[in-house]
Amino acid sequence: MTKTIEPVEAGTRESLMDAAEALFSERGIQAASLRAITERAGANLAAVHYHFGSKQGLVRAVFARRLTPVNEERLRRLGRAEESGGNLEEVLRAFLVPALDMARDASHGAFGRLMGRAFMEPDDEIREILIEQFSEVLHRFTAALTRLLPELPEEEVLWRFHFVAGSLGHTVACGQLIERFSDGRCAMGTAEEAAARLVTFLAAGLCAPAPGGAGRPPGSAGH
Amino acid sequence: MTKTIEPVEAGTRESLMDAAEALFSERGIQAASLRAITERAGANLAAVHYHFGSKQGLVRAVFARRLTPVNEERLRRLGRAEESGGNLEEVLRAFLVPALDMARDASHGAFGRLMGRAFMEPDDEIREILIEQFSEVLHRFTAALTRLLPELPEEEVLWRFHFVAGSLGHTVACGQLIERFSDGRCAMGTAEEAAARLVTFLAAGLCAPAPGGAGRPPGSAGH
DNA sequence: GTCTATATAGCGATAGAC
DNA sequence: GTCTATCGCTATATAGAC
Repeated sequence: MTKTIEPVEAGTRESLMDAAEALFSERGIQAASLRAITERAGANLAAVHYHFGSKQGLVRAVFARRLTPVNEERLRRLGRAEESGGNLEEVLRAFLVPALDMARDASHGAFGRLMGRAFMEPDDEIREILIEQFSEVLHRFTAALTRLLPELPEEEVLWRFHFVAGSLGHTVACGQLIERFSDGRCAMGTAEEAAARLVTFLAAGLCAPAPGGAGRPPGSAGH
Repeated sequence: MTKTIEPVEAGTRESLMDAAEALFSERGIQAASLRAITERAGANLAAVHYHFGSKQGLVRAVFARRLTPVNEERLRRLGRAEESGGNLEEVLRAFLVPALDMARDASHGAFGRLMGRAFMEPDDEIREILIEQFSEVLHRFTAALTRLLPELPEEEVLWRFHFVAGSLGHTVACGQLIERFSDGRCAMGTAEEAAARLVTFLAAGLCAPAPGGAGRPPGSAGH
């Protein structure tokens, strides 16, 4: 008769990743114990080792689950922007919006903070995960920026993309910090609002003439 | 007859802070055990509790030792810049250079990474230390920027200062990351080189017209 | 696939001799 | 001010019943 369709059963595996993501972002990866994670997930302590082999395996799974779709979306948007002769703002938006979207999303908000912090993590394994996940995105976007900013030395483009990533990471990871420092006058708002602020700021920075070199009129790169 | 001058005896207290700073930046604060710290310092495990009361006390001392002079130097430079009618670049440099100097310094390099990561630390106590250490600097610099960028809403100035801090933090904390991602084409260079890149990029971003509002010619703010 | 029970190890902190 | 020894706790990981 009716096939046995599980009624959106979360599954221990997913529950463990959800709980780990939340606790990693709240306490830091190292400080989040498997006991706390399995307790929040309503699972048994041993389940982590059954499903992921070790805590490291769980960490890797938590990062991959979110980073893979975000970076795929970035590349998709970049491709679309390039097809339609996109300008600097569009390329920036292709990089920023998928990350800001995820950081805003209620269920993914935790991972937003986690991702922002991940770049600073001392753990070698995590660094390798990030390099693996980001290498194509980095390559494709720096290539696009180099094409849009032909007057800049490539080294300068790489540095500026580094600054772009820093501003994004700080925004995604420290949303509460600016609220605290500004006495509540500043709040994250929607992903689009945050993206608009970032794009304006970062596009102007990217268009600036090279520090030591000959001047170059800003805004000549397609907007 | 020569007076007994101790030959630059480091002292257990200083050695402990040096070792803690190095290990905090290598492994993260939580992951650096007191046993590893005291071993590297050539001191006894119990010495931490004698000199600092607890691991938290040691953490607080490590941050205060570096942050207090850096932030004092920032305020000193800002004061000098304002006396001489300093422009946006000078104010930015007053904020950036003391931190970049410390991050470059061989013996303080470890703390550079540590400070960059500190903003992302989940630990509430560390957040309180930072807020305490940075509140005056933040207040004075945002006031200076608001004066230099009168066309921008104050909220926008705060956001952009947030982006400035993000770029600086990412640069200070992830110097090796850009070397790795750029296949060695980019390196930190001197503090002045890094400051020149950052100032060019950030000044242009700060001068951009407000995202939603009416345009405003960049560069009208004193340079 | 999930459980209990446990092995093994490391942690921060403290007491008390010197 | 520095040491040894140890307490009390938590961590990750695993073995084996169900």
